[in-house]
Amino acid sequence: MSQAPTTTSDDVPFRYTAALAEQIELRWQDEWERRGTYFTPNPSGHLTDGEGRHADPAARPFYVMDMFPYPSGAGLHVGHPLGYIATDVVGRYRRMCGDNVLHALAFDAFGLPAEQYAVQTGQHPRTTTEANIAIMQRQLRRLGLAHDPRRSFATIDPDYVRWTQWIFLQIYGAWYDEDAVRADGGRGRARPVAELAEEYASGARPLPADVEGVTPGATWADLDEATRRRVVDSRRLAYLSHTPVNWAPGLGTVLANEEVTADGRSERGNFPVFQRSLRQWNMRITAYADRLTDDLDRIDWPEKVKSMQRHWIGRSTGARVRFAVQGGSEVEVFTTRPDTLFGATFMVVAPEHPLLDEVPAAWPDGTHDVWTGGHASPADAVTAYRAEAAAKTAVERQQDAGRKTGVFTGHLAVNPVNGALLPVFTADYVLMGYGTGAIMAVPGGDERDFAFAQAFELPVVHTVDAPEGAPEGARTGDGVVINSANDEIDLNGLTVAEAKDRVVAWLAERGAGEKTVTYRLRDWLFSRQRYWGEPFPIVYDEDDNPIALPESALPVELPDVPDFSPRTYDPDDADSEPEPPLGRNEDWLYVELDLGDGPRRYRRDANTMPNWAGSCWYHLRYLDPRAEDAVVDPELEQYWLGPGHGHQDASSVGGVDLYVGGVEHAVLHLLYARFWHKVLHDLGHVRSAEPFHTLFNQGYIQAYAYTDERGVYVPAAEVVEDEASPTGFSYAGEPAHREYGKIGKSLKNVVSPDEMYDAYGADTLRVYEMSMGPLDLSRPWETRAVVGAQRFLQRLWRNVVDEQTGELVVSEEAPSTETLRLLHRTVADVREDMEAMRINTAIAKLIVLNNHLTTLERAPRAAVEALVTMVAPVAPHIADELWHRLGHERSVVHARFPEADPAYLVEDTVTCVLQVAGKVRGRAEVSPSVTEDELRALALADAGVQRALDGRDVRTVIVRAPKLVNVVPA
RNA sequence: GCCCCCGUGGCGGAACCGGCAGACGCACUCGACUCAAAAUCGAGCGCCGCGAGGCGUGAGGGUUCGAGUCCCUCCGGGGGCACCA
Repeated sequence: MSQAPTTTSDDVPFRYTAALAEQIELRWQDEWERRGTYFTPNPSGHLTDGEGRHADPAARPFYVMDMFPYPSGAGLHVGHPLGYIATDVVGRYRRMCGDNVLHALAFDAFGLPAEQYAVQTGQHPRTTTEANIAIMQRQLRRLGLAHDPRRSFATIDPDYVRWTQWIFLQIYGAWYDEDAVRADGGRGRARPVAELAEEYASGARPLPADVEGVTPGATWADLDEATRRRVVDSRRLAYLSHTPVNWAPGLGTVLANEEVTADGRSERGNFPVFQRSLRQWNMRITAYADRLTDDLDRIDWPEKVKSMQRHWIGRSTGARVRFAVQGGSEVEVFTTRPDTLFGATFMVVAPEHPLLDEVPAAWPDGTHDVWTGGHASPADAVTAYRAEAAAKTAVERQQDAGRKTGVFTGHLAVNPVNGALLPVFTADYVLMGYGTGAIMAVPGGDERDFAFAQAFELPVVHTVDAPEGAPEGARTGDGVVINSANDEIDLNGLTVAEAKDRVVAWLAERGAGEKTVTYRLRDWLFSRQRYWGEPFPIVYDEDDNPIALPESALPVELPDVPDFSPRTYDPDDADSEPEPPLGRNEDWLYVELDLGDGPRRYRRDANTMPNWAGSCWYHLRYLDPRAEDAVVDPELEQYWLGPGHGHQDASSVGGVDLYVGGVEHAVLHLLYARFWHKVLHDLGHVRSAEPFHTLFNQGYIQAYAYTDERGVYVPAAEVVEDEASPTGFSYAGEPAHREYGKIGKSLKNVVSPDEMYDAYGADTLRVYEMSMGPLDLSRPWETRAVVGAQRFLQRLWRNVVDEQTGELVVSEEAPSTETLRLLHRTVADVREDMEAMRINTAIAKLIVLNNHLTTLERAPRAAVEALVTMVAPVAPHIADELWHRLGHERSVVHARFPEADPAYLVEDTVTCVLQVAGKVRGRAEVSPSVTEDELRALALADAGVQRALDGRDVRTVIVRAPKLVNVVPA
């Protein structure tokens, strides 16, 4: 292994230069591959370690995972590997602490960019995607990541797609039983739909009333085949429905709510999005709203991500209240403030609300002119307003937020608490998609209602007391209830919370309302009109009924089509229709199958699944990417993910021990994956209740970019600091303006890892990226600072190897007490830092130790070996090389991380700080066991203390032995 | 508008429980080595001051023997949500 380097610095053949680093790194990468060094053994099955053994029962499993990459054609920049290096360091550290570490990297390879790239180049997306994966794998291999190569896969692999489709069928084949008791004692879980049909058939469960063809009092036996099917289909967790969906004509596809930005545009491509009613696949994620919220308390995630998920799910506790409408109908509202019911002075329904399908023929008495919008009849006014609202794009709605428009509908509703007649308006500030699409408006208690009341000259009644001189507007805070009493109920004098309970109880008694919970979360729109995604394992019969394909028909593979791109339209053409590319291959689209009742012709579903599908369950696939018998082997799942596995305590929900990735997936991937995992949990496929137990959001590496006078980006690498330039920087002699932000080709500030490998080597890049700052912080890339990391490794190298001869220079003598003290202090501190993922400060302490060894004539072997093992997680190549040169046969990967000897952690003297009035005036070397009295005397006798006291009396002396004394003058 | 996070040398950052502010690295300055340069090694490096010393963690106030750390107000930066009843 230790042949002479071929490339050397002029006169120092064994100096740790970029050339030598490269040689060492490539050699060890090959060696690791040859030996299967990073093969992670499972407790059973075909995956063993590099020496053919199953997992050591004494080793605790530790599962570390990265958010897997999307293999784009652009290649990596130095910002990309940050998280991968961090997980690698943690994984290597845990391995050296004796854990069985699972760490691998797959590829998230379906999706729009690959499809668009394929369209541009005229190549099949599979061809371009696989080529990109190969490039990325090469770039990542050069980093020396300790991944088990046997566990890599891509979401586009047919045997992965097969299981993605299988999971879809599980979800399709399940319904949510709100009453079923779970293992954890809670209520509600998914069950197979076959059991639902049995319960309907036996009469154990009443038939739903909201399905077409189910008449009141009907039994299962009364229903025809088509109705039975509709009943069951209406309860599935994956279901087809005609619902308003987000249609982006410019993209040619529909999108999930999570993929639409707040201003009503597509997250990808920034195209306008329109609401269209289309028949699409949906996933009943709303059934899990409560559990998705509650279980956030049981996982170790950044509070920021938890709060984003909580907010996205938007659980809100309040009441439903029913108002009779004159003319016989009824309108139900949702409110979080039932205590303000006496302050309701009008009502508002969304423009899409069914109450508006019929309106009174003429304006009732008492109609204000401003309410009618100048229309002659309610029908005219409502029709006009509905049309106006429907034509509004989401962007316009967004811009109009705050400005209140609306029109009176002619309807009058009766306030159940006081019989007051309330005019019913329609206005687009009330959304059909939330609550019941109707509100009771309380301008005295709600700012939006107040603004509407101002615009439409409606009365304001306050129901919460306010101090003298309080403004006229809505009182949204807590307070004492006023103006709220009728013959049967008196809320006056109560707090808001008390009044809520009281009025809800009263409403419930009279059947006019009840306490309820509502959510902001909507079901997940799950079909896309794209080519490059998983096809649905669904066919349709001649009546257009969906039929699940049997497992034996999986995977349903993508057909070749003449053109991969979805049909796109003018981005503003709201009336266009989605047209999926898969529909272009009729040979594939129509298929003859025998699904139990003889060969018949079926039509396949031409949609594909969204990009998120593959990332919902890849954490299960790493356990055994070749598993064929089950989505995941239960034994492996319990071992790597199960509740109470490895480092987790027995009451844990289970899940990946450390999941690292950017915060941008806070409500997309991370919510969807939790949902799928919970369905699989309910159906008995996994014991863990959550996929990711601990989540860590790494920051981003950013960079400076520079523009010239015209605002055009200039190559950042060629910009120099220049005092003569008014901006402080110049490019080609001209002033350059500096900005700070993303790394990107268009910004001309990309630094690729390959450049760093060439100039410094992978270990230096790793040390630099890990030492730049705390992992969760974004920080600027600075190429000129990388040399600091290289100097550290060079000094480490020189402490072991003679630069001229290549011979070992370590001393075989025992280290001095001073060295041992520093060594053990360093070991203790580095362990603590590593456990807390403070890799930056761990490196700082390793540098201190290394610098100390540098000052010695010869570094003692015992200290050097400990240092090399501690450096190994961060700089694995140089560590293995030095370890080998120090005479070890097995890789340092298998060495144990050093443990601190407590005997060397106690100092025999401590520096005690002597303060006067909190300011340091002196220091004293004292024994750690010094008494308070001794310290007090010592401090008062100190010259610096006396000088600072300047003759003043001493009021008191605070002693914190042995570190600090504070003398407080009078 | 609401919610959350963050403001420390020229720069990235450290200070974990309220107890020596500025670990470690970059840049910079000086010195050694060298014909010279690079590399390397050594010393210095918050600000003001010749000095003793004074002042310093966005600003102001508070709590405390003692505050970068806790509390209040404000300023600045970043992020999330945004007519969600």
